[in-house]
Amino acid sequence: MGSDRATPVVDLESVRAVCAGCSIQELCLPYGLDKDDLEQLDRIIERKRPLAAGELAYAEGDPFRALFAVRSGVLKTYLLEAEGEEHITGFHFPGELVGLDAISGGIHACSARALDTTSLCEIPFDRLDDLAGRIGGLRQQLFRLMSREIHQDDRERRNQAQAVADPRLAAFLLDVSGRLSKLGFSATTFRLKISNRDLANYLGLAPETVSRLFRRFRERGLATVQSKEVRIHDPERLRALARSLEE
Amino acid sequence: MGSDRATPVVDLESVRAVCAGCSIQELCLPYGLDKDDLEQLDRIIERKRPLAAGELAYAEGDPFRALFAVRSGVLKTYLLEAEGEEHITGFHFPGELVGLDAISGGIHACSARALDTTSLCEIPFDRLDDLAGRIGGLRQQLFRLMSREIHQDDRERRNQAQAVADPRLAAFLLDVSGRLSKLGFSATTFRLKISNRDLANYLGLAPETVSRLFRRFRERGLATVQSKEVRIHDPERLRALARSLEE
DNA sequence: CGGCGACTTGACTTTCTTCAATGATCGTGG
DNA sequence: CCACGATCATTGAAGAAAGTCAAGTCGCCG
Repeated sequence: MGSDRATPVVDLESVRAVCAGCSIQELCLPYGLDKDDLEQLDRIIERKRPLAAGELAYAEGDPFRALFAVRSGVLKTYLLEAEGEEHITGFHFPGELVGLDAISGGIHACSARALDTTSLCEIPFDRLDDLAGRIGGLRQQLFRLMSREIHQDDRERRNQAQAVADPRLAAFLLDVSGRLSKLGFSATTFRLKISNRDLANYLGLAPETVSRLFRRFRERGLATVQSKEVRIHDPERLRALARSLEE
Repeated sequence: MGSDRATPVVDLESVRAVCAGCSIQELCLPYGLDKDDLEQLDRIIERKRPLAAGELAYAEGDPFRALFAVRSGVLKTYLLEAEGEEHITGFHFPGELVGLDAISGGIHACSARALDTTSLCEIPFDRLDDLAGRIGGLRQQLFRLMSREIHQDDRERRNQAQAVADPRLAAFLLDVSGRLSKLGFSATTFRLKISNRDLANYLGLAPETVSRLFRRFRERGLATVQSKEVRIHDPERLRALARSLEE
């Protein structure tokens, strides 16, 4: 697994990519901006070459200079424990902003690594802040995105606080399903490039437990998860399970 | 336990309270503002009569109009489950902003209840947003506070993901200790107006387990917790325990 | 094709939960 | 001010659940 940083090499093709043509602009920073404002935002955004699976977007401790928007792919963010263990704090899909946790401290509070080929938009924060002062719509969207992050963290905490493991995994699958369907993907069949180990880490379970849970889900006809391919067969019962309303 | 909402009655005495004279302004929104800007912020802030223990600051589903800064006391925020159960998402001490999770949805995503006599500053969000457009320092501090919230949520998730219970409780005590000492209180002896049940709820444990953990902490000379009075005797070993470095 | 890592499966141990009963605390109303 | 009721905290015993350890299987990349 490569530990090398994303190099600032610019892909000439993608330089011309603009928010206006981006399929996820409605879920991202540009939401609600008119043409002029969008152009101003566009000008400060740097689009790098895609990261390969395993590459770092940034590392814990790096000076904070920019936020990153996921354009395609998946990212995991994680804290490093005393013994060098990772502790995964989240998985991030297109339209999501990462690096928000670094604003307050001035250095990145976690590391971000691509789990798949992943394209990012880099948004220098000082310039974004400046724009946010002048463009009310942008400022408000930034507030909304940060607020959404806080709200989702709270909801995820609720799931994690469940003592029993089934609802946690069920809630996770539904969460991902919902996020992906907002992007236009199928809510019932998708590819999840997250290893069993990473998933277990994120959910606070042993990898063996996650494996056993997937088997139970399959036996009960709730969902099939085989080699990263997820098929949700019974969203309703899965939802019930996520709320601990089912045995 | 009163379920009534905080009435908008204004305490004449506290109307004249201003950020400039507030002991926690360095931890709150005013941080870094000069006199003029501070005055502008001051003018939009409404200081209500203190909430009694058990009173609601706002309820899940209420339309979002304002953020609240805790000036004194403690607040708990919680989500309501399907069966009417609370799920506590956080405890909030002076200098902390609550309601941030409501910006994105336009309605409060959780409820906030006072656990003790609690004074709040109410900050109408549309006016705050307006000011944030004109005062760079205010905007940046708001970004910082939201960022800190996101970062702390991530760190709390790390604790919760611990399968074993001791480190979770140890981490919680240290977290509170740190937050209170920043306010000028003792880091080793403090009053924690949080019920055993609420604490267990927050940590995702059974109340009985929390009780047993406190007994073990006492037997091992780590900390004493009796009727809301917390005494941390051995911060170092508690820290080691929080990182699972101690048996 | 070989080897390495990730996933699966089983047996056993540890830990927390649950259930139940007792004891302490707090607020209230007499 | 005290007595009562209710809620909350503590403790014990039994059961359920996930963790750990270990071995075997699968799949992927070199």
